Amino acid sequence: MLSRILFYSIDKAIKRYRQFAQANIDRAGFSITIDQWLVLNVIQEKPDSTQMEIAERTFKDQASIARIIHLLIQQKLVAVENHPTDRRRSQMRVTAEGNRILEDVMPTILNNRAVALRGISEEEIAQLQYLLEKIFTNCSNSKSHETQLPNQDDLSLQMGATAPDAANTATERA
Amino acid sequence: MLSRILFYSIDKAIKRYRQFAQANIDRAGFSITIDQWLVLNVIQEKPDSTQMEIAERTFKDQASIARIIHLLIQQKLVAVENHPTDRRRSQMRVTAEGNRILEDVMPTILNNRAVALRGISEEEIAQLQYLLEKIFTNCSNSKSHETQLPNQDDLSLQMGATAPDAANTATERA
DNA sequence: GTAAAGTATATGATATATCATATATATTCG
DNA sequence: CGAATATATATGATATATCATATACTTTAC
Repeated sequence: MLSRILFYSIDKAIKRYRQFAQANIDRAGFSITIDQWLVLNVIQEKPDSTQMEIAERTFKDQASIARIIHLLIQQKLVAVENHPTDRRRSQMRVTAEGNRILEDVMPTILNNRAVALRGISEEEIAQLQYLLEKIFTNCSNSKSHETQLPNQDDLSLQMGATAPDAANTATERA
Repeated sequence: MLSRILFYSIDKAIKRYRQFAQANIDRAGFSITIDQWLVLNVIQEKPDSTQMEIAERTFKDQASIARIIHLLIQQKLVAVENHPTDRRRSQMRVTAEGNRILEDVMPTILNNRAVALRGISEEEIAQLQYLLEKIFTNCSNSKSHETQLPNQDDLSLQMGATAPDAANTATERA
């Protein structure tokens, strides 16, 4: 059963949370997506960020950021001018309208998080984050494989799976 | 900082896992997405599922399932005939090719999961799932709000947050 | 200073997510 | 039976994710 597989549980939880959070934002009368709000937030904090920097901070990719920024500009939540030192870029600025929506939506966001985490202790949250970080690390700098470590179950704990890069067990196909 | 907010940690971990898992599938020479593989799997298990049932099992929605099935049919991993009892539906069947790819990809999938979870104990996985399930429940059957429960922190544990539906604190806007 | 390399952004193509709705068919109920 | 209701699927519209690549500009190396 899929629900026994951790990654489906993760997927399921984050999907439900996003659905829940977006629905509450919609219901409160805001016409902004969570992702747009998130990017707007980063622009407010560091208006001189490059798209790559925003992408890294938000765990998105540059192409998505480009399109989200485009929408934010359309909605007049962000304004652009010439960048003073780099003509490839634009100098971004959150508009008054943008600042207003950031401020107005914040209580809903905070409330969403609080409701979603109800009954979960600080320690449990820390534990969750620790484990999620470990999964992240395990999936980084690795190409999977090493089908079975020769009997050293938990040794890679601090190493983030930077083990050798043996060939995959799966049959090759086009 | 975003990394301190649990939901970004969840998002980050699952995104990285998906990226990692898909890259390994690609690298092994398969031309199928994880989502397609997942749906194909469900069809194999229960070929008579409706799209809604598949959606529920995979935590996707019916429209996505419809489009994924369309692609699976295009790729000839699934074949359809008339449904014997319900003319709104089609009788699906995983083709030989479909069965082959399911079988061939499985080792890669299992390996992906194993690598991603390296250094994480059974107990920790269970704990993770328990907490994710709690988040899921908290976000279900609830419209957020109840900005602060009047001092009964963990009482809603078994209830899935079905508390009264007070007005949101955020200012109303179009 | 110029060529090469690197960086920033935009965009096409495709896959998925989501919502709303259209269409067809089934089921229920008077 | 026939109308109302429910269900199954498809699809349009939009947002996001991802990869690849094009374009413009900057920096580096010579």
